[in-house]
Amino acid sequence: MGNDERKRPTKKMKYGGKDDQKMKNIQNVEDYYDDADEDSRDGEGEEKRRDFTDLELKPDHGNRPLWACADGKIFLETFSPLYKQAYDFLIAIAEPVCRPESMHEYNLTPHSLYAAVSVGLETETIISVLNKLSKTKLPGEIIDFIHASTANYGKVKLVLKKNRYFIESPFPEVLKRLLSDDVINRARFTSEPYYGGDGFTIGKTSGELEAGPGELLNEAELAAAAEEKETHSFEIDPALVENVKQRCLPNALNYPMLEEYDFRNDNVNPDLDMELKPHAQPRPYQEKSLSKMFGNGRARSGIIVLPCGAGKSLVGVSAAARIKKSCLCLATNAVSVDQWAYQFKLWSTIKDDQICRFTSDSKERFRGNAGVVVTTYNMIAFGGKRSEEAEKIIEEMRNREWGLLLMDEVHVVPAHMFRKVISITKSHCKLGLTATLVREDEKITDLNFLIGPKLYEANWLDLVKGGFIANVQCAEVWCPMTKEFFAEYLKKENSKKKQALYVMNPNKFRACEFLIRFHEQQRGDKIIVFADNLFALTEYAMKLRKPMIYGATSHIERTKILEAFKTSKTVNTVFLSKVGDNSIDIPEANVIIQISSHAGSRRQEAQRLGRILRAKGKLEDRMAGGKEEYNAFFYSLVSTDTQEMYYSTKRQQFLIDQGYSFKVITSLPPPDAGSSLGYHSQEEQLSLLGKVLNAGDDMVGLEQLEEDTDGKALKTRRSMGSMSAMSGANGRVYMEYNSGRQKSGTKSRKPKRRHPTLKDR
DNA sequence: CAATCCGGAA
DNA sequence: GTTCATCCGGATTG
Repeated sequence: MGNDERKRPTKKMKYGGKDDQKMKNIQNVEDYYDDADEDSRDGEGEEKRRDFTDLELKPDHGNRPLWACADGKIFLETFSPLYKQAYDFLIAIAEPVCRPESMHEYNLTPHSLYAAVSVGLETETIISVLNKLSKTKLPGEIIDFIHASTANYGKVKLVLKKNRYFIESPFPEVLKRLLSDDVINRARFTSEPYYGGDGFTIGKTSGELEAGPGELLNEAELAAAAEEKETHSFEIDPALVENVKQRCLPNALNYPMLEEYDFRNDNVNPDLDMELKPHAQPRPYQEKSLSKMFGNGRARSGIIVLPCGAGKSLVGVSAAARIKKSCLCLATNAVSVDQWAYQFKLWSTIKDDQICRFTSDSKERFRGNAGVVVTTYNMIAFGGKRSEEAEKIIEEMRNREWGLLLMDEVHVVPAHMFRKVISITKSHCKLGLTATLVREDEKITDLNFLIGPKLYEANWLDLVKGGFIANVQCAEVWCPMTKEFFAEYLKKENSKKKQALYVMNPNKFRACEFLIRFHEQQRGDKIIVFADNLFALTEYAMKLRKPMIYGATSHIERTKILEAFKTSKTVNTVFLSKVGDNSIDIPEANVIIQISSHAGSRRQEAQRLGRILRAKGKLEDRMAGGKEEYNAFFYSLVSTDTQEMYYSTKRQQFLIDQGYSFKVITSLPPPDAGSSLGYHSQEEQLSLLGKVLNAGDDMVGLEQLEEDTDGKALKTRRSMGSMSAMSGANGRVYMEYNSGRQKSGTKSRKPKRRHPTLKDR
């Protein structure tokens, strides 16, 4: 058997299909290895690490579920009886790379091992369990790597006491080594009085609590834990905490700091009276997330990854209810703030006057010493001038020690925003929640030191099998370009104009109309159509006479449309722009049609899929007749032979990695449905083409539009008006862009709202 | 006073 | 580098 043959399984997983993205991942991961193992950089090293001939296959390898390669790659057979245990273990020690149905691929990295150690696993446990599960004897390289990556872990802690930050360790020599680093030395507060010969403050701290995940601690153990141990510490500048943490990471000094909050022994911060209500029964994976966080009786900082619709808020509220100290909950927008406040009241016994919202139009304050504040990232990080009221509240928040900082949608917030938020607020424990821990800019590793390691990540397909989230059929619909559109597409240089052409491809429109009709009429489904491109959004929505929501749609109107979508039998489709990607909650929807999207954004794709993951019906209902049925549908409409094909492959990668497969549909609409759909005649198509080409050109400003008395502009207005009447949404669909407030004669005044197709000059 | 709009920010 | 969506605070209505 030649070399090529032997490495085939690896190559297949690694390079199969989606080359670019995969290569990128590999590149990043191997950057870590470069630190640990310089000579592995060249091609020959790579070949060696992929050569498995020396690995000794165990006699009972059939009963063991995984392969571990010398380069840190691990492959897991999902059909093994040991799958569940192996999955829980691997997710704790390694990064999942790709999780299709029968075989998962994972990577061991310094970060993932850091996460493993911080949830309480020890080096030797990691090695021995890995060895037990492995079909072969573990390669020496892996063992060395695990040793090297974990040797220094857990020796240094970051502790917050009375609004001051301390670096703490039982080993004074470790602190000395840290201080020999410039960054850390500069962060040290030297005003602090010196104690002892080494200049460190010596104090007492309670010992470690030893308890496995999920085990309850009894009184005896608590007493044992109270036994005091000597620690050494020095204080650092709160403003430089983040730099220090980063300096300690595996790719630098390699003494990653653990952040744990011994909340049971915190007598300084006042307790908050809140319990989970009896009906708040966490599901197994929610329980598991929490046990990773509270495994040793303290609260660990980190990130929990659960798909949308899987019940992240119960995890967040449960965490707050266990810590029972003041909690600051951050969300991305005002709607989420309301939802979180509602979730806290829904799942916990917290009193109404202990929970408050802090936004521009709601400045509540809690009574007593402790409470929960729900607000937006923006509100905390806001740099501009604040109202007097807001200033007071912010000042209060700055001075408070928060037991828990709960951060929703942790992936969407820019890293610099986190820095600001984290430096403004002092919290003992930070919990980040997210559905999609990917970012195209790959800055996601920043979260590792800004918040903490990933504590748990659920496998989407497992949740589907458990009936906790919907079973989604994903399909990519290939729409051939019409001759005329394609000819123009080839002519254009400008990628914006190219985009306009492939998004407005009449065949795509027809496929979209067909799908809407099919799902509305044949299955009685509720449909969301996503279009990133506002021109396409308005054109499609108007032509199909469906309500739409985009940025300029007022709050009132959004609520109206969504309410109609939820309750009315006649409104079954709604068009959404990017507004729909995050946090708009539409549990009723179970079909998504994408007509345009942000080039190559895996996160957007996953986020959109997430909109329809809320499980519809119980597992038993879905399994009726012995075979599992799809109860949700995700269509991505793509114009063939255009750039869109390339982007869509890229976009799907995240979902593919989660184990979803995309079916390709090539003949929509079916020929017999053809004539009843829009843009059937060539004449109509050409008129659309004209419109698209026109729209790309310099567009008229609204003022011109208002004063124009001829033709086109006014026609647009009229059609918008009539559209409103037909929307069925019981109200206007489009924001009126001029309600007649414009002062007569003041031509210089800007219009209040513009039609989205009208660009600013 | 509440509802809504606008500018600036990031 | 651009576009879109969002937020806050303050101004402007009725």
